[in-house]
Amino acid sequence: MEVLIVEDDPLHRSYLHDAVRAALPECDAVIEADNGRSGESLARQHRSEHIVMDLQMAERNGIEAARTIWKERPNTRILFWSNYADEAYVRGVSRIVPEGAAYGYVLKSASDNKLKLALRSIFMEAQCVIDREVRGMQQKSLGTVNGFTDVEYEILIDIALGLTDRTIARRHNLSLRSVQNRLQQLYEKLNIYQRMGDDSEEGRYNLRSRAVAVAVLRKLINYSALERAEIELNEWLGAKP
Amino acid sequence: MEVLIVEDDPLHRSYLHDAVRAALPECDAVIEADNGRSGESLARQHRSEHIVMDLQMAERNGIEAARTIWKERPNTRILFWSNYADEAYVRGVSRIVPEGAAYGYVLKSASDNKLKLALRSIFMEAQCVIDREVRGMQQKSLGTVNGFTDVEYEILIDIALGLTDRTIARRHNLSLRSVQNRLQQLYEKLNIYQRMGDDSEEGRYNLRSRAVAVAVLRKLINYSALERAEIELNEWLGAKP
DNA sequence: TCTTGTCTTGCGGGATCCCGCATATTTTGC
DNA sequence: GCAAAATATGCGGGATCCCGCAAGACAAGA
Repeated sequence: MEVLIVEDDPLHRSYLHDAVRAALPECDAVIEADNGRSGESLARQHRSEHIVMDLQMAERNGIEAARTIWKERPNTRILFWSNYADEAYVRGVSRIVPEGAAYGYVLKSASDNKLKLALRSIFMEAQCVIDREVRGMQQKSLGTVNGFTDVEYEILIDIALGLTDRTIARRHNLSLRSVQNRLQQLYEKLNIYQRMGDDSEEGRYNLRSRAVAVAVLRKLINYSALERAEIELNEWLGAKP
Repeated sequence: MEVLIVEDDPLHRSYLHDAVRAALPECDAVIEADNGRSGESLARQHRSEHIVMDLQMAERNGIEAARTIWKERPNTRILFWSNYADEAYVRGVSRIVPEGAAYGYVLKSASDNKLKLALRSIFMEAQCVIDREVRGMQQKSLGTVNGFTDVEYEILIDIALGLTDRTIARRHNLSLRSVQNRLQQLYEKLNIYQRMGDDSEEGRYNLRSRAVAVAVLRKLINYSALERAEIELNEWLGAKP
């Protein structure tokens, strides 16, 4: 059995290495990559079936790397090991995990033991392991209570990219008015309609920009989500005509 | 001599500890804090004069912590040790460093040697040490060529927060038209005016939102910058009437 | 002093955005 | 299969945004 580690911080990488060695005596070889790109090519080269991957890396982030790896070999088992449980990351991961694949999401702040347990569960038992806090995130985001529909999230991304209503409409094959409906819906959920100082009459925000701002502050959007969205936008722009 | 380490990642914290011990034999005591808030109180309590500080921490980020520490004792020497050289961070730091204070900015990807050299230079010689890449960032941002004026950066933050033109005008005591002038200026510098697909007629972005998007993608804005800006906005809102 | 350049302000107009109201169309639940 | 609920669409209008044009304010420099 062979494990591939993709992590750009040397300290964390060697820590992971030790943890893998300790948790998986049946593991013969540990390979390391220090960014997403080399992670992809090492995975392809070794036909890796067990990967531990950091999410935020400078060169090429973990979600992108995981996506191409899973596209080639959907049975690969990947444990994501990340600093944060931003909704943007959680959504990004759960959007790309293939049907029935075993994967995990563990925070770096978790204890040694938790990490080792997760390693065994995923790689040996093919069982999904999602950190408590991340799980909470998922439920909150996918649950209907305070969460956001895929549709709402989609349009949030679109305005975050700076698209006009008309462009969004064409991108999703909708009418202009429908786009604006969804926007209203989004503003409502993000609670944008509050006045700034509740004092005088004047005090509204620019709804569109404000929505993006609070989405960022609530970590519904982060840099890597925007980066991916921008790439997808460009693909669509290229394929349209 | 006593050194205070403020860093929320245990691995990095112990690495820093070792580095300080090795680089500064004249250091009797090393204190550690694992987030900005406790960092502040420890600094106050010990009247720390030598601090190594991470920038992105979950509880309370390094810039905020440094600001309050410097407000109380402007002669404190602080070495910022960060993963990234985002322009948002660099600007954030250089906005709060007091006149004549010795400080440093070293990337976590730097070599052991660089870190130790920086520690000695700042703490022993009271000399500023800025990482090459960060320095490059500074020049690019402060230089007139491709860089952004404080005025332009200011209005960028304002629209990123979701303010309306009118509110921005009142916040900076400007006329509506002047605000819009500055916006045009900003759009120009961010190169927003390109069409999306250069094919057909239709293809403009929503300039305002797009500006924020490319600013994020270019790392002129990041989460922590927006967070600080939001706090300042609320202070202004509270103090206005 | 006069010029030149930068910054500010006002006016006006076209484009876009936000949204209430009314009407299809689709989905959901029973 | 049908009613209820959500979703999509069209129309119209008020508010905001984007910006060209032009006139004043102010500082730097020849």
